[in-house]
Amino acid sequence: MKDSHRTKLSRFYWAHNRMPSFSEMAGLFGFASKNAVSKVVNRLVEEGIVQKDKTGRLIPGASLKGLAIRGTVGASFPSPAEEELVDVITLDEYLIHNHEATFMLNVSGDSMIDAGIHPGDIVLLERGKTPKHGDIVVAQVDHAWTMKYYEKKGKQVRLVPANKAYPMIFPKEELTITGVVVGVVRRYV
Amino acid sequence: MKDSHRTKLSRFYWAHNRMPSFSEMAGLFGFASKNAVSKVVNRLVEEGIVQKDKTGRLIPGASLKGLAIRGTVGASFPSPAEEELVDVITLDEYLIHNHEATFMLNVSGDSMIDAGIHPGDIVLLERGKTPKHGDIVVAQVDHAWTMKYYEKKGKQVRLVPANKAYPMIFPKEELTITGVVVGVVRRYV
DNA sequence: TGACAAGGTATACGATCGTTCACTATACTA
DNA sequence: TAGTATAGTGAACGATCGTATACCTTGTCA
Repeated sequence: MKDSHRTKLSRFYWAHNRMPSFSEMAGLFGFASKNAVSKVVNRLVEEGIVQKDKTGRLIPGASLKGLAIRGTVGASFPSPAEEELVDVITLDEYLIHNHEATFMLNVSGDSMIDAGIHPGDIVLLERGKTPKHGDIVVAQVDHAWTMKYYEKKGKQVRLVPANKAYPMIFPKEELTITGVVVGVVRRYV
Repeated sequence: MKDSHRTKLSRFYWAHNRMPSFSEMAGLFGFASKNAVSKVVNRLVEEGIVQKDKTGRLIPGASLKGLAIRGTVGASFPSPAEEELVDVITLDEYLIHNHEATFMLNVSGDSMIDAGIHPGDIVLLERGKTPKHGDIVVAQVDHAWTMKYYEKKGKQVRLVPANKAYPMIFPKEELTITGVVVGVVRRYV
């Protein structure tokens, strides 16, 4: 009941990719008057659930558009099974730094399996980023894409798989880096 | 130049979590008249970059709010290094099915490392989902959280780690399932 | 019992919304 | 060179926006 307004707002936001107008909220909440909505919204703003632009428009608060991190699991020391609210983040904010330069690739081989990148995963690549030693990159080798560790000692560059069954690559001439892997996501059906 | 309007819209959308009004777009695009904006928007709607609600409001098209999947990497057979556009998805849509019941936990141990879940990863949990045989779950054991495979043979339930260094768990009495792991995300700095 | 706060309705308000029409300037084409 | 799209300006339009005011219930508490 207390969460009801909040929940309805959340559902609307994710269904429509925008915040509802006051009239729409009246319908959502079951009010006949926009004034009732106005009072509810004021309370929600105070609670931080929604915010107002500098232009006065309604935008979702962090807890509406993000997901809560509620603790840590799997620590070798027994982590207290208490749900503290550590942070609220958006998957996009967390994984993507440069929207225009980022895209994704399906992963089908097991050449990076020792790095925890499995077949069926999706990797996020950022184009135009210069790789650092130890980064995972997708490079174009012999007209095909390969995902490897990018290692650089002095001027020597090599591409190292995270699976001993695959060979290293010492690029002879130019090396076309398609992108630097900035994230991995995996979905369990 | 051709992408300019699109890019500016994308930046605005991600910065403000809403679409700009026509007046704001006039400012964004450098127009003095809203009519110029109107013509541009009509074109963008035809191109599918933005859409209009049934209420006439502007919402981002798939390519604005989502990320493109541009192929497959790491196939054992050489996958052609051509960027086809396979799909456009949102990380939220891809990973989250039930917004209200989903939350995240940091991963700190290596007990699931053979399943490709590493320390530093973030797992997405869905609360209230009944686990199937083979699912990864977070359960409450001795006042601490553990992440394990959930295996069920007949009526026998056991929790199996994906790391031989850790023991199995055969819950004696009741087993408190905090949530079923529905996704994993990892960020490379 | 009376006072008062909380929560809702109804209505009116100026501001802004997106659309439209008439017009101008530029550039391309026959 | 004349003709015609293309792209933009400027002003006006009704509709909807979010806000504000006045009023009407309730339930609570002294």
